[in-house]
Amino acid sequence: MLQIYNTLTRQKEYFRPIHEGHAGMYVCGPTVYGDAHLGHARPAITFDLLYRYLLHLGYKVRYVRNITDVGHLEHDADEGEDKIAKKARLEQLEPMEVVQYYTNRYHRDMEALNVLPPSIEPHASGHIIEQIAFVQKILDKGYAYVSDGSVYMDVEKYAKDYPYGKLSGRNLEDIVTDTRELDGQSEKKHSYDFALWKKAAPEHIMHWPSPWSEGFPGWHMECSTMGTKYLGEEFDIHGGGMDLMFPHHEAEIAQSCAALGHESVHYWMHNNMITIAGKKMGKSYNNFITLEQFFKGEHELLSKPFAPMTIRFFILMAHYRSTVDFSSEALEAAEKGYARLQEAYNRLQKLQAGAETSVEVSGLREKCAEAMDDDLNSPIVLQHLFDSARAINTVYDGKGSISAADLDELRKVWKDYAVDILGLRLEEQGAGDENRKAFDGAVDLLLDIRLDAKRNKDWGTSDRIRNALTELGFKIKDTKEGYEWSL
RNA sequence: GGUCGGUUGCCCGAGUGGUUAGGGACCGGUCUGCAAAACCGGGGACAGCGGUUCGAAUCUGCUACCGACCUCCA
Repeated sequence: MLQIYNTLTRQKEYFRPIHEGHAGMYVCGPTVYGDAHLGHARPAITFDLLYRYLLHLGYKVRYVRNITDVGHLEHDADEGEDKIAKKARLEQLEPMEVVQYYTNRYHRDMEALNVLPPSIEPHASGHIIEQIAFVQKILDKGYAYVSDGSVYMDVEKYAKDYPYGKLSGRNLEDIVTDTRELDGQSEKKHSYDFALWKKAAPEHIMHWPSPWSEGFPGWHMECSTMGTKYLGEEFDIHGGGMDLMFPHHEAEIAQSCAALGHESVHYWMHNNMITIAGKKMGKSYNNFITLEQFFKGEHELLSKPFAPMTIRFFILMAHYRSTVDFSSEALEAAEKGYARLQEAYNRLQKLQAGAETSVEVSGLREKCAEAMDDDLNSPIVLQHLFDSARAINTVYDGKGSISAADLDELRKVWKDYAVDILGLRLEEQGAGDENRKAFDGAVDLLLDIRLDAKRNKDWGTSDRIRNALTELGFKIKDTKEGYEWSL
């Protein structure tokens, strides 16, 4: 039975859905004012893994991942400028043009990483009316106040009735003493009050009418609003990066409790950060590498381009709650490991069944299930797949055998866990369109000629063909029967 | 400063009381015209100092170092 680590309780809990057979999950998506980097790949892949596993377990899943296209402010909640608007002005584009541009590119990168699209991908800008209604509810309940056209959460009042800070393990006193004094907070009662609605400054391009002012929603509003709109006032899982725990998710809890009188989320899940030389990779650290740069190898820290599946595999090699430290060396190791898995998968499809099974293949499905049930332990699943790869290679080498029933099961387990759950694109090699068939045939022909040359001990011709193909990027392997090749 | 987390072999990275993690690199062997791949075997690790225990990488205390959040952030 699936256990997931709930940040709320700081322990692993059995997943018990609110509605039998259904699972609702909400994940904080990207702010679309820049290209996706490795850090965006982490939550996308982590929660893709969860989504895929829930589907595998037979749940009907509604997966909501938002697009943040309004409301995140440049510097602080009071003086900042809407990020999207700023970028738009700089580039002389319509705000929605910027949003569309980066959304398209985000989708392209996610598709490359084999991240399944969510069931619903709501835009904050498309839910202004709902957000205004949500703010109004909080006002009606008396947990917010209007000040100069903006609406703020009355955190002090809220904290008297609800435990504020429970998710991130803070209490109000800590927050009081630790919150930096910022300029221009005069319109807030307390520094820790956060904006639910902000009056737009004249230079703002993106703003909407509301009962309080022409403005835009506070940056935590969209998740509370859209999460409950599409998943219900209570739903199962909310995910996101650890850096969002405070204040973003804490504020979400406060907003939901204030408006609805109860919490919305049963399981809070947080993926850890990606580091680069031990430091967090992030937009504001100027040390981030975009996914496109990875795919093209265009960054000084990268020794070469890395395929999307290498990135995915690299991220799955570590547990989602651990930090994972990036280096070109680590990625190269991942690349080789992935190739080994790919090779084993290809061979698995070609294996011939024997009378009995002499290699250790039993219990693979159970072991993989056990690992996934244990808070999505993808590294352990990979460990089992590698163990299985050894068995496959043994049989492939003719040093062992496998029965028809075991072979069939093995193929199914690999399909289920490696392809469907881990989301590795192992089976899309050389799928047969006409061009590809002709191409394969041509390469086979060359290697047949080489084989003849070898039989005639014409090493010159033999090596010439192998070297030339290797030069072009082919990998040639001699086997007892003849040869194998791959690109 | 407050809160939380981490420190595992050459590198990445699992593991929570006793049993081989796994991957990459490296070394040796088998195979091979050579090579590659594959297979077999190998060495090496649990930050430091105490404590609990028959037994600790795993529990506990202290120390050192690193990081995250507290401010936009995945």
